Amino acid sequence: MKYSKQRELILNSLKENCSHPTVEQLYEFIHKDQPTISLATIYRNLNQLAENGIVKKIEGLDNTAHFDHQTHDHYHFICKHCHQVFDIPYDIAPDLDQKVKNTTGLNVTSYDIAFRGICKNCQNSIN
Amino acid sequence: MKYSKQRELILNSLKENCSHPTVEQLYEFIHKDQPTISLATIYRNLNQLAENGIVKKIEGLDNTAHFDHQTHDHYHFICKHCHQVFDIPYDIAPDLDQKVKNTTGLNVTSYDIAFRGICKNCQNSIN
DNA sequence: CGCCATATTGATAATGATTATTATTATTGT
DNA sequence: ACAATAATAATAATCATTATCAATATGGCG
Repeated sequence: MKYSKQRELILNSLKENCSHPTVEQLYEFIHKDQPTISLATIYRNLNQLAENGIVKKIEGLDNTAHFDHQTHDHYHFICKHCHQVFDIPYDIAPDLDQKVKNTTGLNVTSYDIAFRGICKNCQNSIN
Repeated sequence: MKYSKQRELILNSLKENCSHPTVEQLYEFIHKDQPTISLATIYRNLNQLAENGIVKKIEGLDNTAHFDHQTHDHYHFICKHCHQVFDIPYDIAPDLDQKVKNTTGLNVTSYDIAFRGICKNCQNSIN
């Protein structure tokens, strides 16, 4: 993996945006400072960073991929109203890969939990 | 919801295909007997059936939706090699919505777990 | 039964997210 | 500084899904 200032910028921007942004959101954010950056570059680099375990790609929350600069095990909650993503601690359901192995014999290499609901802010503002 | 023979056919076909088919797979299957059926009809009806709780829509396994004629709580494992989907019993991680509520205060209305790995058949055949 | 309101269909255009293509530019090792 | 290779910007292409709409089917009611 050769250095590029675009990749560095993308990674730093993701670290600043702790809100699990989508590619489009990250593009909007970066585009303000770097108007020449291409959307394809964001896609390419985020996928590359995810493949190398430097960031985490979160799929299955809604119909678009979100990215997370935190790589430690944890789960996610997405608000069906504002689409904001919240972290859910790993220890509410630890070692599920091992439990699946024990009960079914299947070897789990990765897994994700997508929790859905209405977040506290939206719950208040909807009333 | 008004009756239609297409919807009945789609639901019956899903019940016969216990393999968590995608829309495309179900279309191929039905198209053999009913060559005039439209792909849009399959999409429309599966979504409608899912909204009414008659079938279950599984998202987040890969980049396409799968459908399940079983509506009771359970999780899924998708093989990264053959893309077949397997059921994982609910009791390996029960009441996660309640646990999330207790630890974070968030109200979970639905959640899914996507387990990924290589299934036993593929594990053998790859060697 | 026949009529009407309305739901559904089939065909296809449109959309949205993502990936592929390609000529050009940047990075790295020697 | 040069050559090999990776990365970029711009954009076309792809894939899954949804929207549109004229034609057809369903179900209730007189």
